Amino acid sequence: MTNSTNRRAQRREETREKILTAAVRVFAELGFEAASMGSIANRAGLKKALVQYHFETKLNLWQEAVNSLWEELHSLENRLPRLAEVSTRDEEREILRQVFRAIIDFARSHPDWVGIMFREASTPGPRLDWLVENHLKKDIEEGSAFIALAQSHGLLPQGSPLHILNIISGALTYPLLVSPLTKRAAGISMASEESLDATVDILLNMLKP
Amino acid sequence: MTNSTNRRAQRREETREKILTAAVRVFAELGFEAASMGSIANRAGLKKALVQYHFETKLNLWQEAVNSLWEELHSLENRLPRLAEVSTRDEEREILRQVFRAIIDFARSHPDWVGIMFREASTPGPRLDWLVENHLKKDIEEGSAFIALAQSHGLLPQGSPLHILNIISGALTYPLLVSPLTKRAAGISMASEESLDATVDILLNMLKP
DNA sequence: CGTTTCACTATGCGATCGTATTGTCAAATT
DNA sequence: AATTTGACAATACGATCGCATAGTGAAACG
Repeated sequence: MTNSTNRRAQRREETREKILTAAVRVFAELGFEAASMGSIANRAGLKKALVQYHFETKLNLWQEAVNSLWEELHSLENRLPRLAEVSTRDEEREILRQVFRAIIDFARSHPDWVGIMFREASTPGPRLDWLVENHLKKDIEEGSAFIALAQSHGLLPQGSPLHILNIISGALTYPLLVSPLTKRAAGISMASEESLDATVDILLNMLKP
Repeated sequence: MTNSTNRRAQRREETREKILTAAVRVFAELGFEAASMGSIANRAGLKKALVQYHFETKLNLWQEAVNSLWEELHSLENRLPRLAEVSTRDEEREILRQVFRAIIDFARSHPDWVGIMFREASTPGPRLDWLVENHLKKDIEEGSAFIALAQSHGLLPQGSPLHILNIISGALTYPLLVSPLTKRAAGISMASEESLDATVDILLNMLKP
């Protein structure tokens, strides 16, 4: 592979990434059906035909965009504090706080992930099937395992880990999801540092000590 | 007004309601942009032009559909157990359980409301502005007031009622929102009676006694 | 009974959708 | 230097979008 071979390949990769970045944003904001190839091309500052050249169909573009998004984020669990390495109850509670912070920080710094995730998760169909098979199944399994571990440490009550995962995800993610509403109705920005702190604090205070 | 005058008015009202019912469903499932006048007409078993005849524009149809939905549901608070009339701590905790059940039952039996609500609440724009001004502002105020009341009874921790409202709404609503995902990934139906019970139980068990 | 009203249909407009085809021109290969 | 490759653009296809206009026919009215 000469230097010149790379020149074209590099340019190709650059535009592909431009398109994928724009696609992730638009899909997250509008959902699959409402997002259009043209709007994605405009967002990337490119021509519609070029998008179709690099990613043949809209569905394929969506899949590749989702793949690149998951690849970029890798996995939330990797950043989770290690629950197994603590012992005393006080330390465990501090770990729980850090876990909540990690989840909520993740949701705030990756609104595209939240957008695509919850839009597809709430509508049955082939895209959800694909998403589950290729990404979410593993994520859910890891999340459930983490919950089970926290349960074994007495940090969370008994019950299906999947249910608890949903409850905690909802308690921490939903406020960010509807933050445009909160902003409009009460003038409060849920993505602000104070609001994030407040949300974690409140949730911790609600839990048994 | 004779009997015959009513015949036409009644038929008019019948088709209008058919259209509104279909519109609520389609808007909730697909969101505003992805929903089309044609698909709504098809869902109602009518012609597209007839939809346009009764509700001139798509935006107007959406607004009237939302109005009819809110009108049908009236208000969640009306069905909430009266928190102010209890005294002992045990009774209060039972009230809290009933409140949670009321919220989660509401979300389950009105998926259209949840769908429209969370789709619009997560995207800034003129429709969210309209929704806030005409319905959600009042709903949020009533919900916050209820949280504040629960706080004064020592049932919920201190902190912004709005934050707590979001946390509780998320914890109870999110599991139903992503139930298609849970169904696909784990084969569990979150809308089942057992799952609802489990969700409420877990959330209550997580709270301080 | 003749006339008016009105719920509803047929048809078509321009715009945009996803997709396909063909052309262009610089870079890479031989 | 001649030739092939490939990133990208121009253009067009049929379908569907929201919306507008001109009817049609039965119910309501005088």
